[in-house]
Amino acid sequence: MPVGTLGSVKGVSQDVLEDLGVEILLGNTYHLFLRPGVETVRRMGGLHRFMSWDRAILTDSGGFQVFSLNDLRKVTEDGVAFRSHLDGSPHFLGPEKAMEIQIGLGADIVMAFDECTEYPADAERARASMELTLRWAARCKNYFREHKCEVPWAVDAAELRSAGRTNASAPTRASAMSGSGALPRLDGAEPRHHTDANQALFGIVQGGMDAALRRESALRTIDIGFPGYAIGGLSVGEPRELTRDIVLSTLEHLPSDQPRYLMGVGTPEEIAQYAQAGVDMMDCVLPTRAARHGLLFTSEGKVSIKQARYAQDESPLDPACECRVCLRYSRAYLRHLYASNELLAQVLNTVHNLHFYLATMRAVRAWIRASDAAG
RNA sequence: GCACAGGUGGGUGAGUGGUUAAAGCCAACAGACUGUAAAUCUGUCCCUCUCAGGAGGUACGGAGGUUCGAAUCCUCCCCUGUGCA
Repeated sequence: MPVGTLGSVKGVSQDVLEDLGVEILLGNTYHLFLRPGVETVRRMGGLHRFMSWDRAILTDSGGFQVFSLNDLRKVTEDGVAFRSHLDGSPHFLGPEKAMEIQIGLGADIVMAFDECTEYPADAERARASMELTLRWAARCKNYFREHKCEVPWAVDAAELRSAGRTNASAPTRASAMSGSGALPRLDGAEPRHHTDANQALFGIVQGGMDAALRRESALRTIDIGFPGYAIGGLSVGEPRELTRDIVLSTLEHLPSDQPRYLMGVGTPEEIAQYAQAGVDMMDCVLPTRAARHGLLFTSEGKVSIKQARYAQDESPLDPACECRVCLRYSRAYLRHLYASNELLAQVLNTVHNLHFYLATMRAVRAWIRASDAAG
């Protein structure tokens, strides 16, 4: 899942994402809550319609932001009081509030509000954090059960149109439920993707870097019961081998017939490895951020396109890649765009990295299918 | 020709007697980036050695000079900009 924190995958437009074959995007509760605010998104017909994306969206709960905005927050039993990184204004996010926001955004998959345990954390701290996440998970589930949307993009499109977009009243669920379930697009085009699945809430496993705690967290989260489970609290500064150990051991305790989502990971090598190990979903800012910083992932390894050695390199970025960037442009041109600070550098680099990640996942799926077929 | 202003490391530009191999910014070069406060951040950036802590050399238009000590003060010269002839 490419990460589109603010309702946009930095550097690429929705039609490019569609062409790349992206099936699901990640959005972020914390950021969208601060700007433009849930009410605006609701009035614009939900996040799908607002950003004109008719494929799936998963919203992260804000738990990670609360963790990374460390010095601006205060955690209590009920949630987190924090200050906006934008203007310093005080806000509160807790299990119920995080659910309310995500339901309002209308994502297909919403994440429980968790506490992302920092690294390193001692045994006592890791347990306390895990227990808090478990209590919050139960509260999230209770609130969600009573308030979730039956159809993620619950919009009365006709009502929005007749009222004029800017004056549209709050959307209702009725017409979307009675219709195809798909979101009518502003441009009148047929939606490329359709689902009538209900909005789903996933639980998140924590437990720090302790295998026993992870196991306990997994079992107790399963006891609460969710349609999918995430492994959170990783990629927070720990050594990569430790990440792998925790992922592999935690995975064993999660039901293999439900989606298993590893949050915030990883490099192409890592996502391939984890997918083979049974992880179904992953998200990571690495492909998009690294692209904007001139780091490109290729079949021959990492390429730092800003390096002087590529100044007159006529060859494509990755000879084995079939993305439109590799088919059309030379390394020399990509380096020039980057060095010249051209916006196009970020666009092209992002397109390539996303393509590479998606191609990696397709290859892994093919491999898994083949090995399943082989028994 | 006269009168002002000014010449600093690849560029720009601080510095007007010692703590200055010379701030900051840019360029250049390298590195980092993993549920996005990230078009961000870090390092190197005169030359030569190095036991990696340092050692030596050269340097603020040029040449002299004053001084224990000069990018900084003085003299002459060269060059640039602006104004007046």
